[in-house]
Amino acid sequence: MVTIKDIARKLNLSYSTVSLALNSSPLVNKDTAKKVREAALDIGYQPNALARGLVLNKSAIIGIIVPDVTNPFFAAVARGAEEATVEKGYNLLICNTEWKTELESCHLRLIQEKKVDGLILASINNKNQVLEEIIAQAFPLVFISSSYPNTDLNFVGMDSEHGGYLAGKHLTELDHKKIAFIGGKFNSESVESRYHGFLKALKESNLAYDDSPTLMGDFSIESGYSSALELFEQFPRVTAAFAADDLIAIGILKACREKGIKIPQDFSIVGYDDIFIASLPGIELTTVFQEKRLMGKMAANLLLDQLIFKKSPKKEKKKIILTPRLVVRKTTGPGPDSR
Amino acid sequence: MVTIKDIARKLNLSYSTVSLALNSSPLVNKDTAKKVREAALDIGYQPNALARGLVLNKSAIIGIIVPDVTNPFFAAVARGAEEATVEKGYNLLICNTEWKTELESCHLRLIQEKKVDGLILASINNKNQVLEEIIAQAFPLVFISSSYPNTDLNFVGMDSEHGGYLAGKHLTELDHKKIAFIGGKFNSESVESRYHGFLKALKESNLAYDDSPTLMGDFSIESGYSSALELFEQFPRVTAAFAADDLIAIGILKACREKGIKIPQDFSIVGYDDIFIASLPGIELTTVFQEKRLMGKMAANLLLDQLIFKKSPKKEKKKIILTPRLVVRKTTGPGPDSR
DNA sequence: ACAACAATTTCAAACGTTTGAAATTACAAT
DNA sequence: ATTGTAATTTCAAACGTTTGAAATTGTTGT
Repeated sequence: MVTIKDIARKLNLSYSTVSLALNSSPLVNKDTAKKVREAALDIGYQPNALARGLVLNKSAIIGIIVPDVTNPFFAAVARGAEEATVEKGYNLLICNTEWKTELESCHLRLIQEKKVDGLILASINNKNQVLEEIIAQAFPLVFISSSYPNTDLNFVGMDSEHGGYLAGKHLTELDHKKIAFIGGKFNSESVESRYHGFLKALKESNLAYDDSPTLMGDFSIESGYSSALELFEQFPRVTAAFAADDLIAIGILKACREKGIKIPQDFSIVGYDDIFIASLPGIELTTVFQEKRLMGKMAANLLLDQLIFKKSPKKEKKKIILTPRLVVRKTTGPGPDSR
Repeated sequence: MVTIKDIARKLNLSYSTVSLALNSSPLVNKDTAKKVREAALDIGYQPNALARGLVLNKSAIIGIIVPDVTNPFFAAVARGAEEATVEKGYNLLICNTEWKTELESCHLRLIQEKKVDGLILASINNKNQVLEEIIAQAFPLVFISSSYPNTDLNFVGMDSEHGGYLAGKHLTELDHKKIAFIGGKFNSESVESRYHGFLKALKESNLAYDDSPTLMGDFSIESGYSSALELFEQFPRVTAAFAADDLIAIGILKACREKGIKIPQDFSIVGYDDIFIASLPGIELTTVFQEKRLMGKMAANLLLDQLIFKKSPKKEKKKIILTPRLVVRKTTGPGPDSR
């Protein structure tokens, strides 16, 4: 391995000078600096980030924890985050929790040992001992998409309650009277808010809670599919559903197709996230749009800003909340009474 | 930061002993070892991977370079890789190249400085100076999905030529006579092989090359869409298309829907990869199945095996090649002569 | 010729581990 | 008591950087 000392030896300089030169310190003579850079290139020098990290106590790596990159929503978020990190010379370490608190803890541990400089958490919100510890020690964190209960923390997300409201309103305006909510069972702030917004819209058109059955599964197509089957079985009079995310919505769509339920004539569906699949021909889901990639990017930038200017002890955490919007496509239509 | 020395101080031991104990060396007395572990837990010791990495010259991080995690194919590959890496206490650093050689080089540099222990490359195959260097210095690498030209390297992928052949055969067996190939413009071994396999099938049914126009774009829905429009314009007699990946196929699907071209009655499409979208209601793409997640997992395991048993200088590189299979869904039907 | 000062370079310690070699301790065999 | 040996612990160097303090060199004004 070729090190700073090799350059020093070759040029008959101390390695301090070489180090200084490579970091373009104003202290070192321009000519020497140039010579050093040339020599470095010449003998193929590559800085050792481990050594540098050890003394500077940072790794130039930031971590992101998501439930599953295979889910287009999180893929987009991660992509945005990576985009922002590389721009600043950082790298992105990615972890999948599979929605399991246990795996989340495990990753949190591992990743902290790796001395990542900060962490983006797009993850579940169960109580997590390890996470509590990390918060307690004021480790640089930003929560994304779903915030963490009652704490003053960095957060970038979208107004979930409003999103849920938009979905509910859309459905009630179409004159649906019995509307189901099909959610994920996880204790996630963002999903709960979506649900509350949704209920708010129902109340505004004087629909009682009993008119909207709630089924809980997870955030997958399969879960949406089986929830839908259960729904049709148990609540045949329901005419519309609001799904906690697009994958669930697609699962419902699948169930409808299979059961010969016509969409949107017989049944309306609105999803959440507007993953790219939602706009595909044959899917064309009505859904609530979220800025996935942008959220990832903003989260990373927020983190990096705090890391880079960490000298100023501005401890105030930031919350960035964007506004979602409804995208009406082809899975919603008028309710039974208005046709 | 609490270090090994703090434990040593507390227990009145040398820090060698502590280090040994924490690495469960058989040298140290069982009782002391236990005490050390307890103390470590007690004062919340966390090993510093940077320091360890510096002396051991490894980081317990492996890198993966993909064009775009947002593409479900690569998301699945990355997921598989991550699964395998965490199992062994490693972490996964992810980089997106956006299909650009320049970005690939940049990442390659950055990631090497980070001292990742190995690298999985699911990337483009243009000539890349930096990559050549890395190969030259025998850095632990495994290519995935698409191999690198004429070199003896680790590789895990699927038999692309056979995959292409399956697609072509399917279409010719359905009696299509004019079949287009819609590919990505990138010099990727795997795509070229798919094309060759496809041509082989055509030749077997005595179709000339001229009967199969070839359009090149990139591997996206948008590109598939515009290629399809161009195809319909320029080669109206074509009755089927083989797309280099599912996203392209979906783009073609979209163009057909828009143009009122009935599928599979008027036009047949076969995709490649079998990303999860391919099986969705309303899409139901006939496609060539690839083991995405498994490939990622195998690639990571191959790499890790070589890293962990690197003492034995077995320099022989491995090639793992799986066999793809055709999944017939609803986007292919009989050609015009047989209906 | 020398002081004063600036520009440039070097020294040496530090970051937190690991590990071969050396030292210490304990204990059994003589 | 002495030796030999095994078990356990400690020493000290090393990994490749960065950086405050000290040292050296060069320049200018007197």
